[in-house]
Amino acid sequence: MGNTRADILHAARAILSDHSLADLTMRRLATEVGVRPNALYWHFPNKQSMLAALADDLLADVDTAADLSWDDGLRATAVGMRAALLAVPDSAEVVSSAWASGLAENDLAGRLSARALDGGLSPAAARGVATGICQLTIGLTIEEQTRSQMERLGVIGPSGRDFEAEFTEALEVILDGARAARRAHDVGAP
Amino acid sequence: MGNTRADILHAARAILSDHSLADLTMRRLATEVGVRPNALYWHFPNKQSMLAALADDLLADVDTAADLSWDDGLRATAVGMRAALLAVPDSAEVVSSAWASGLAENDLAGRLSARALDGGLSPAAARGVATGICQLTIGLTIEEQTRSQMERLGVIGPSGRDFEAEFTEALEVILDGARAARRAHDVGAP
DNA sequence: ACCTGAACACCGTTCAAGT
DNA sequence: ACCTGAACACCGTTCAAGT
Repeated sequence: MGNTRADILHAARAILSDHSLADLTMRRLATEVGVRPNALYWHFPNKQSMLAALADDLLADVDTAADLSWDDGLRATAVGMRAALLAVPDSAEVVSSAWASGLAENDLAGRLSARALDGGLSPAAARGVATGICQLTIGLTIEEQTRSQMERLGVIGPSGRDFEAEFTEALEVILDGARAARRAHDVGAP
Repeated sequence: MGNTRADILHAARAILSDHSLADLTMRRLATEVGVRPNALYWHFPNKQSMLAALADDLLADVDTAADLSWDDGLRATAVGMRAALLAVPDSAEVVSSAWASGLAENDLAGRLSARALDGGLSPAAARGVATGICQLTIGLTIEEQTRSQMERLGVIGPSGRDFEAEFTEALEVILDGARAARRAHDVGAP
């Protein structure tokens, strides 16, 4: 009795950390919180909303590194986002569906886009970089976390893939593209 | 009696087309095929494998446009992949989890990477472009299809986002980056 | 080779009611 | 404001058995 949204989200994060997304059911979450399943529906209208709140929670501490140059700032944000996701198993999947549902509040893509705009990119290119970075980070981390979950369960062997390298390589291609777009947009400007 | 894998996959695709991924349950799929749920487990070891086979099916006709220049070929492949996904509701989500599970056979990322390598990029850059293109296409299409599914159900209003523009903008940034990486790699070569 | 019957151990969600 | 009891309408999967 007397649970808050934050208590529930904390328990949800613990289930991901100690088990997996498959184990993050409303029934199990309720048990963990010490309540009956239906009690959760006083705090959240449905599971999807709970997951969206969790997604915001998971990315709450990712900042856009305003102290760096625009391109280093973009890179640092991407790296920070990836680190935040890797810290909690299956969190990338949670963020992906939260963003897709439109229920998430933390608009990292928007903030990345604003940062790129500040750096001198055209609005179109700025949005393009932000989109590319977000989709890359989430998508690749989903793959990595799904694999390690399956390895942990012994259902599949190690993939031999170097996700860190794949991430860095793709990120640098996007940043190269961003710089090229800036040069094209900047002709004649200071 | 006498159903083949292809019959089942065809029925699965029809469920996506006419309803949604939420409706694509093994029980419903069985009903559609005219069989009891457990009969499906003669054809597939589990639901995940069935979805992986469906994912391969959905992307079977995407080719890497070998008649075009390397960068136009990459663009055409990405556009073709997106078109194939948009043709079937929720298919991007299916492909995403199939790729993450490692059960998919169609290695589009590998083929894109080979194409970029042929075009004169370094192995690292080639893999980076392929990764960026695949994650962008899948991730953004997941968002688009999830939204349109939610709009169809009336649970959410139109987002006002222009996914086509977001896709093109991000894709061009990646291709700009690929060309920049090629120039850097090509110094002194023909 | 391909399917059924029957069961196991679960889900998310709703609604009226309690305190 | 926050929770319980009881129920509804589902899931994926397994196993022995049928033809």
